Amino acid sequence: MAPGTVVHEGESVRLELRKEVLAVTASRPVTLADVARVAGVSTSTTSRVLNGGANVSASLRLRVLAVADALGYVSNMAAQALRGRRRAVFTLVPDARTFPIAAQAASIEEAARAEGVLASVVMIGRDTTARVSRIQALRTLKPHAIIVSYTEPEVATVGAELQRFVDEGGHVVTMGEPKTGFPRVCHDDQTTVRLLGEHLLGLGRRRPAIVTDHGALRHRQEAMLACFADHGIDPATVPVVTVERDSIQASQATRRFITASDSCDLIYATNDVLALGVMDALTEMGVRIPEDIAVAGHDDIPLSRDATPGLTTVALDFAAAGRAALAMALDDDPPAITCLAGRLVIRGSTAGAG
Amino acid sequence: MAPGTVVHEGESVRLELRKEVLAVTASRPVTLADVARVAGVSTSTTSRVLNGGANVSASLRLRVLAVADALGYVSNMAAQALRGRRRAVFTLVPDARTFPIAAQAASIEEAARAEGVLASVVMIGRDTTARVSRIQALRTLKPHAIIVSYTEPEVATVGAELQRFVDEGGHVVTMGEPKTGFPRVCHDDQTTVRLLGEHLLGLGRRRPAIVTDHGALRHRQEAMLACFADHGIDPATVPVVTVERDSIQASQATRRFITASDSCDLIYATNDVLALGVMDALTEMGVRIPEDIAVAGHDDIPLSRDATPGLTTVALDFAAAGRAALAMALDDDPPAITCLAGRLVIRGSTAGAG
DNA sequence: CTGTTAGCGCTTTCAT
DNA sequence: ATGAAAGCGCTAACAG
Repeated sequence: MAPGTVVHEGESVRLELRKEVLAVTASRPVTLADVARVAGVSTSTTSRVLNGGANVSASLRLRVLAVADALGYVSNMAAQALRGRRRAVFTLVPDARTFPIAAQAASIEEAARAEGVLASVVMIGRDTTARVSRIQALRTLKPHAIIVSYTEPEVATVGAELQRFVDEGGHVVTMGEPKTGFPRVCHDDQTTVRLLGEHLLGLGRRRPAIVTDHGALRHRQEAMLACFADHGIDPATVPVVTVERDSIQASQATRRFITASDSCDLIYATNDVLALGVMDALTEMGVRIPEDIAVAGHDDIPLSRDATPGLTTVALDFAAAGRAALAMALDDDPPAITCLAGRLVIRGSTAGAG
Repeated sequence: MAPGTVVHEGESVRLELRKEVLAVTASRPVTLADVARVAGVSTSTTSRVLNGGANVSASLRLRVLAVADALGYVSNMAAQALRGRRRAVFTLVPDARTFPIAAQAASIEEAARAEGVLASVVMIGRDTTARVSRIQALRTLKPHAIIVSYTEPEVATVGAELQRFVDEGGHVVTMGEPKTGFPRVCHDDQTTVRLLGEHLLGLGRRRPAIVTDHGALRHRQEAMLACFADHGIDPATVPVVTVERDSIQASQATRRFITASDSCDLIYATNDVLALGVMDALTEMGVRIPEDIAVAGHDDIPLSRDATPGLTTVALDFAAAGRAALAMALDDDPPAITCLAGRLVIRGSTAGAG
């Protein structure tokens, strides 16, 4: 009996199919051609059915789907990529060990799973050359989209590579502050920094200092200085300590800074990791928080809640950011920018300090 | 002038090449065939050169490499995968938001970069069905290896899928405790738990309790109970509180447990996340740590050092684990198991409690 | 609505 | 040592 000729006889079809199944699955992986053969149709019909099923009769559709299912067919992503089909979404991160990035990546993955697309996280380090070659390699896998989490402004080289990807038909979404020319997800730091600034100045403190790092945090520092200015504090008089994205460094820098000049009663660190480093140093130096110096951070990472005292900060919804990024990556005509609100969280590091 | 006929004339070759370069790179990505054409050799020779270069004359090798470089050739991973070549390494994680997993994944990626292989992290959730289909999809990309970080013992279904991957020529390495039948990286929890147990009992405490979760932490609990037994404490009398991998739950469970029975002066939580939840609850209840109850955890995540008091724990070298996993993934004949030592870290949550 | 056919870019026998 | 040629598994014209 030719395979696929008997299709409408219930049990016997089932049995016949089982024989075919055994014959096929014995050795190599099941291919689309196998499905086609067993279903008694052409590979094009099979392909059509498996990709949305436009222009296929219902009966064939059903038969093909049944066979594919029975054979345990899994489409070959390499072949599809080679043929130009775009499925996967790659998320590029500098380093997944930080909470905000990990939270965003996890959220992207969850959203992707819900949409049935394969999401994968690729760490690309902080070195531009390495990044470019990573992106070049990934391009050849023809992903549907590349989400760049936390670009720093090396958009010169990396951006060109991403643009080439877009020119080929790929989608790019960037996350974070710097404008990249690609659809972007960011948090409304302007508003929240100001909110935080007003809370801090509302404590009655008038001698603020800022701890920040070189990178993508600059805008928070500037927003805070602007807020200070609005409240009569000359930004030029505000000490700004710049460190290298690391709580230990923040700690050491704070120690040096406080020792050199005790002229501050308030420290804003542009992210929580830095703020915790600051608190660490102050505590060790016997400076009371918030009585002597109030401290605030930004991001609301889990440690901030558990710190002693709790760290006042701006809570960002990283999960929402991840979902937004995936949605934009899947959208053929996404908004240029999705800006998410933040939320002021007041804890012991500033509370009751008035 | 036929392309590639002039090879040893320095400047003129360079110019000629540049012309070709412009012609080629104008539009679509550069293919191996482009390189072959410009270099004036066959695609097979080009392929040979680009893959180790066996059986190719030195002069051709040089020429091909120069052309590939000049054209900015990037090999197409999809095509290579389709052809059966294995390059990438996928790391499967349940959830990259936990420190141990993130640290391992980052370390795998760093090691991979050093080896020139593309490493990518794929979150596969905790649902077996989803995991299986993820693995099936990834198999079609013909990765060189799949590293499974923190398998829970659902090796039944997932293991079969991984085995199929191995049968096709792939490599599998698992990380974590449960024996999987694949080469495995783990930490020597047996030894360190005993070390920790002796430290704890050395404080003079005799009424221990254990907080743990359902999953892959069972062996730590058992090792600790065995240690207790060796020191004259009947394991059957040791309360074991089981929670759901979450510090909040650990916190609530602890509150209930302590309220219901104040018959413990020592708590071992089988990981730090749980231990921090325990400490949180105790602190809120006004129980002094370590005076009333000493607390210890396992893993040494960053929060543990910064907690108040610092958490006594077993420090695991997750970066080393990641490196070991990658080395085993790349090794054609890897050891069945790589077991890493841990280190006892005594902090305020037990120190000076005697 | 369905089938035939021509590759996508690469590796790898098999000749030479 | 080199090249010609046959596909890997799939999709998308193009015919019917």
